[in-house]
Amino acid sequence: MSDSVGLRERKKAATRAALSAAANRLAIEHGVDHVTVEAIAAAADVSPRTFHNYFSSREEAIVAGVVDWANALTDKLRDRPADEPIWDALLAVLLDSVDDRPEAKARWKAQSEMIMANPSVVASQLAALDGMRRRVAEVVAERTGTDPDRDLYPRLTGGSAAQALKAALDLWISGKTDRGIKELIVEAFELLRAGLPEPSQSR
Amino acid sequence: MSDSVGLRERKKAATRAALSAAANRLAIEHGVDHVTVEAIAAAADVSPRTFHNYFSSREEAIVAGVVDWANALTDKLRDRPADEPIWDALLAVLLDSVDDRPEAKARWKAQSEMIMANPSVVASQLAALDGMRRRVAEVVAERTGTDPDRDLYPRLTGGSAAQALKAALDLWISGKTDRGIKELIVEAFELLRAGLPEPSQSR
DNA sequence: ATCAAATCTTGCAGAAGCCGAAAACATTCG
DNA sequence: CGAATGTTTTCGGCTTCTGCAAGATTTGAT
Repeated sequence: MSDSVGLRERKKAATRAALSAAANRLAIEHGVDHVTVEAIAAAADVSPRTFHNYFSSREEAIVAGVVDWANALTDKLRDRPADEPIWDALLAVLLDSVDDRPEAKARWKAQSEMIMANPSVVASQLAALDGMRRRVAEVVAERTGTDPDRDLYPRLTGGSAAQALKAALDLWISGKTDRGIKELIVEAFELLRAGLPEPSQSR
Repeated sequence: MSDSVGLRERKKAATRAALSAAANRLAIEHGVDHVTVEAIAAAADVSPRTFHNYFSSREEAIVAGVVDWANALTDKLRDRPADEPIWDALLAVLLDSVDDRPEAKARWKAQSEMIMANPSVVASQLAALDGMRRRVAEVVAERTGTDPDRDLYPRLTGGSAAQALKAALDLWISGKTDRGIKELIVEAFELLRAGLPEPSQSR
């Protein structure tokens, strides 16, 4: 049936989604500094106090979409065949998760500009990326038989993959390249897997 | 003479240092949530309003020491001989900058626990690390003849080096290993330079 | 040494964030 | 239905952060 998860849970999820969507949209439209919790709550039709039952800060609500995206990504990573080489699995999941259409690029760009304009939102976005790093490290540890608490390998693999994604996205969004996002991610992964060799300075 | 940099500048630097030291110390002693701007300002003998002339948030003051440390690190990187391979320069600077004595470890540990207990301070610390990443990327670009705005290479190298430092420090502080911090950093760099090969699962 | 300009500190006032407690409301399940 | 449980709201209070203007300090020129 449709209510395998009960009305209550569905309403909570809906409220949370409405709040984060409103926060993100209003921040992009008017700038982070001109959006109050009161306005976000009003847009989602709840009281300001309810906003703080879901998110402990404005920043958290604004980047909630990114967090959800990253969580979905690690879930997909868990679904990959266990015998697939870890880097292949990581690359496949990333390529599958990014949207390379021009509209998506425009959305990312608008969101990115909004985020960059406010240091505390930048910090929250980095926290979201670090959450992804940690979750990826856990999956990497599971799949490679390493220990996320005692080995450097899963930590570094998660961290490097996160940095690869960030580097590729930042460059793509900046408009300083003609290459597509998927192409950039592939290149970033190739660089990592090659051990980031120093380019020969032909000067 | 001693006043090659004017009384005014020296006083400002002293006030800034006193504020960040007080913020850090009080946060470790009483927990971030129990330290008010008022208390920090009182400990540094200035008014609360003056605190906000130096730092735009409590978190910023608490992690200011880390930011300064990271800035010193990139300055040292610039001082390395230009023909030294970039990874050698990075490793040398990191090993030179970390303090591996037991007292230092205890300090790092106390500070780390304080930071972890508060999400917004965690976010600020990650922002500091990202600042280091960006600065390292700039130096890497200078030294390798690449473009920090158009090439993935410096972005990834800076990001990976930052993650290597973070992974090594986190593991060291966690107490889950007997190895020293310098040893861990060396190992992290070796893993990166080898392209993070998947460990063979001998299970 | 004195004065004027530049800079820094401070107090004040106000907008907004954040959180605890308790009342009001909604849903679940017996 | 009705009790138990979970969610939203109202309210009060404290803290953060910022703009502004007045007062204090430093600087550099005369």
